[in-house]
Amino acid sequence: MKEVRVRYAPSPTGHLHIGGARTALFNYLYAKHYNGKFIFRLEDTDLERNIPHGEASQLENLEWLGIIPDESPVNPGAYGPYRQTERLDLYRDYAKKLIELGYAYECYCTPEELAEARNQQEAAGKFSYRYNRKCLDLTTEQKAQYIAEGRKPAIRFKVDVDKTYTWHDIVRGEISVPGKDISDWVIIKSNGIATYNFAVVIDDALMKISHVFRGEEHISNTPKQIMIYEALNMELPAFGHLTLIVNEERKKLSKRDETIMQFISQYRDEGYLPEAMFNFFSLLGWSPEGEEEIFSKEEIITMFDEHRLSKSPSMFDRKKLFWIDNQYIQKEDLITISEMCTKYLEAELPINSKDEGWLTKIIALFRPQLNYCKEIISLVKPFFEPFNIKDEDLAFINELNGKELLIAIKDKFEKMDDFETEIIKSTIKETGKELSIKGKNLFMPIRIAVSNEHHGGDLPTVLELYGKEQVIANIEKTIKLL
RNA sequence: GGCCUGUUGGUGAAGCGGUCGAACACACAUGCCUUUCACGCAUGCAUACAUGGGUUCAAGUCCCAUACAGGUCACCA
Repeated sequence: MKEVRVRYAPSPTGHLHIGGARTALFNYLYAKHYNGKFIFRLEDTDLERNIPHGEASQLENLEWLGIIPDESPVNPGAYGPYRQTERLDLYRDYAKKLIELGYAYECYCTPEELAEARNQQEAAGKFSYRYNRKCLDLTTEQKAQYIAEGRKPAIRFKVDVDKTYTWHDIVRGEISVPGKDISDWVIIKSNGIATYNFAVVIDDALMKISHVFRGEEHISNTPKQIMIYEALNMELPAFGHLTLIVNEERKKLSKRDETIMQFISQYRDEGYLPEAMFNFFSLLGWSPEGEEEIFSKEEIITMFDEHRLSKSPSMFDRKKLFWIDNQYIQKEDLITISEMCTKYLEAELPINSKDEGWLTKIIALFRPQLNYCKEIISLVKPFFEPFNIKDEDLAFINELNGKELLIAIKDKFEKMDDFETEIIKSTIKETGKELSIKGKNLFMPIRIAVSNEHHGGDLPTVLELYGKEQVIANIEKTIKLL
């Protein structure tokens, strides 16, 4: 069997976003499943839209996710260069060849003329524009005349209107588009730079790309690309068009959408684990056989089957991401999680007043409920807030007849030397027994009095973390207000 | 508007003509556990195959139409 070579080819116009990451991921999975190569190529022919560090940023975020290219601009293989702007001459050579073969022709129309033609067609009630082929049969004299006027030609591909372009899409089955629906399109712009649809084909062919998985928006580009392969007598890759990702309102994910975080770097900043993201993305438009949903990267690679790629749009389900990331946070070793969480805490809270043991304990306490590491901040924050109990909570404590309990427990706490979880626990137990209070009635008043919160983790541990002094002070304040 | 797609419960998603009286997961609810919080476990949940026609002994599964949603129609990628 032919070597599997797939690629992810972003344009460096922004950072890696969700859609790109997912496309890259499926290409990567396919490559690794079939022991092939995953290639990273830069499509940077639109000079104006390129942003500085776009390439590095794409690569970095990809690698963070665990998607490591076998060949890339910074780690070239035998098929370089891997940036389109470094391959410009190549495209020109092939374009020239297409002209010689009669598949393409020079077009001297100016943008103004084209706009004019388009307006006319629109005025005539046509929605889709077709180039009028004004330059199709230019004589050498006419060309010379245009050049004398200072015009620079673009090169257009001459579409065979009698042909139908058909391919078997790996995810969608057979798709065909008649040539008559496609206008003669530009392959080389008048500035001498190849257009995307032309450059991809040359690159994919020369880089021996065997399979192309990309977004659904490329379906309509595919016939154009097929024309080039056929004209140049190059071997066609197999195509597979992935579904779009939609947001929780079922709308296509546009880069401006603010309902969900768009960029991988944002997830990284919020402390999601890369393995969890990898797992989550693999489930966006694909499903494994069987009933499990949590898998390691290696397991996903082994199980990956392109025939199980979905045809209908996949929704970015934030809650599911929470759940998956939470699962990975439990699996990851505590030290790693501690380090990540500590980083967030240091940035937001005055935790240097606490020792390392305190930190480890509090992180271990909250780990089971963490959806992503940055969440630790809101969980730990109450420990640093000044005492501030709400009236309704005071009323609630009264309702539970908590005053007597608080007085008793404060007294016991004061007498304790070693303010430690196990002892605190037995003290609470003992007090409960003496006053015959149990369950919620026993724990809630203490919790609210000390932390002013209804939630927060195992109470004895929480109390230890507050420390004896603070606990007693807060209970005292509460009693006074009751 | 042309062309190209898609449409299964609140959400993701299985399902490739009979085993579908439709899995599984998330969410939600209830119960158990821990005298609290959370985790975990168990159970339940929803009157889900867009609509209408075919084809067939048999259709979520094939065909056609309609509706809705999306993609695309550039000297952007």
